[in-house]
Amino acid sequence: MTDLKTQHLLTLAHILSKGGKHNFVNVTTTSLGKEIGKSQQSASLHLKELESGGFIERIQSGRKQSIKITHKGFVELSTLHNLLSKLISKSSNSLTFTGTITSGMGEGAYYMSMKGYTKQFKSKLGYVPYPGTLNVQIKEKKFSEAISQLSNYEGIKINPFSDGKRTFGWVKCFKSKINNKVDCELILLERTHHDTTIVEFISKHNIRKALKISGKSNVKVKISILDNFS
Amino acid sequence: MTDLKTQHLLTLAHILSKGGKHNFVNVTTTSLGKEIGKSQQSASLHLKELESGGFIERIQSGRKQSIKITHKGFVELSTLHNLLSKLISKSSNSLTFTGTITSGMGEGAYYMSMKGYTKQFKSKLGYVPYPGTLNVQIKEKKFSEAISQLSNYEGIKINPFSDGKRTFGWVKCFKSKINNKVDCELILLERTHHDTTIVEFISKHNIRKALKISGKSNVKVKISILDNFS
DNA sequence: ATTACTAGGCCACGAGTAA
DNA sequence: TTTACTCGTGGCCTAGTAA
Repeated sequence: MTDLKTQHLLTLAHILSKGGKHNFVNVTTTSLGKEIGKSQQSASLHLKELESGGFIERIQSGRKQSIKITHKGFVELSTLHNLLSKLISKSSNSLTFTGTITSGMGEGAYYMSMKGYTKQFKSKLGYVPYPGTLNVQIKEKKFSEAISQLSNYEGIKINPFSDGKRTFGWVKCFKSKINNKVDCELILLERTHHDTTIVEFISKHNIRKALKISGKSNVKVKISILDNFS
Repeated sequence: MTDLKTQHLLTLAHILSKGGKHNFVNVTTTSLGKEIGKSQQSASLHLKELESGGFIERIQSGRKQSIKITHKGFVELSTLHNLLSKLISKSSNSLTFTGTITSGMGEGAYYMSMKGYTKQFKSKLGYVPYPGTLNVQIKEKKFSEAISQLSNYEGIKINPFSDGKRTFGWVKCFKSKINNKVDCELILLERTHHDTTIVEFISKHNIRKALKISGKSNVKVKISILDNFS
């Protein structure tokens, strides 16, 4: 038996969507072609090859035809579906990298202590952060590149607010763990989400103290990322 | 932005299986080619096109490269997964057809009263069938063709047995409803699963009486089919 | 070892058209 | 109207090869 060609995949899926799992459905090659974004001729060929491959069954009477997916054809779609299910559910939802703690104060440190933010931290993270942020410098390009893609994910969103004079941008928080020991949140600021060679963390505790380190130590960070398709 | 070409689908899925959702992973075009069943050159081209389409991100240092799926690339796979999920879960699991009740006794009628079968009917269907079977003749080819594919599904399996002299084949039962009114089971017999222009039903009740019909009446039958991938 | 260029074969596709 | 043939173009693929 021949294998299902990938170009026939959409066609087969479309027949299923027409209800052709157990019953014969009427499909014209013209309409099918339009629906799969191909020509009538291609649709005709697809059906012919799907039939000879044993993925569909056809009944032709005159110039009309009825089509039904075979068990084999359905199993083929199911197999692909199961493959994707496993890949998507089992793919790690964390990003791990190494970096060095930098001594300089983070840009966000001052802002993160503002009441407009701390109120939200308390309700959304469950704590008011220890004053000041921990900065970690990323040396390897592959890590900073990976982090720059974090902005595509929602994380825990802290909303912008205004103090009457100016507005302060949103903050996205990503649950993290440093050295497998200290819980904290990586923060992405609306203002400065361009440079990702330095990342900033907030925590309930003084992270340096909790880690029992000082100066420019290397740390390993694991970030949890949840998909909530923005 | 360009669309994901279907021939790149497997390649993208494979990168995800390597763990490239959030972290950069090392992949050589040679190994990737082997794994997707294509040449090294094709793998190289796939990566190039996936990159220019914005589905993956690459970091090349010298002759080595690291790859990561972008958010866009992951969404693409998720979208396909969701499409298949909907199709598979929402596709009707029933087969509906029309036919005519035939007066002749079914082939299976005698056998279905044997204790080796009735014991199993009692435990697996919850009842001992009314003696005799109802035969329905299928006139339209598309219906008989559809029914012939039923044998690919498991249904409720009644095991073969022996009375010491000979063995009696398995029977597959499919939960059915006639005229939207009477519950019964379509039976497929191991001996005679070739001719599908006449199908046979068993029921707890006398189906003719329950339907209040006699002679050669037309009936509408709905068969429920469960997938339990044999 | 690696990536990726070029050349050429093959196949998928669509236009035209027959039945 | 329908399906599906033939044929020409374009694109996917592999072999060979450069870097």
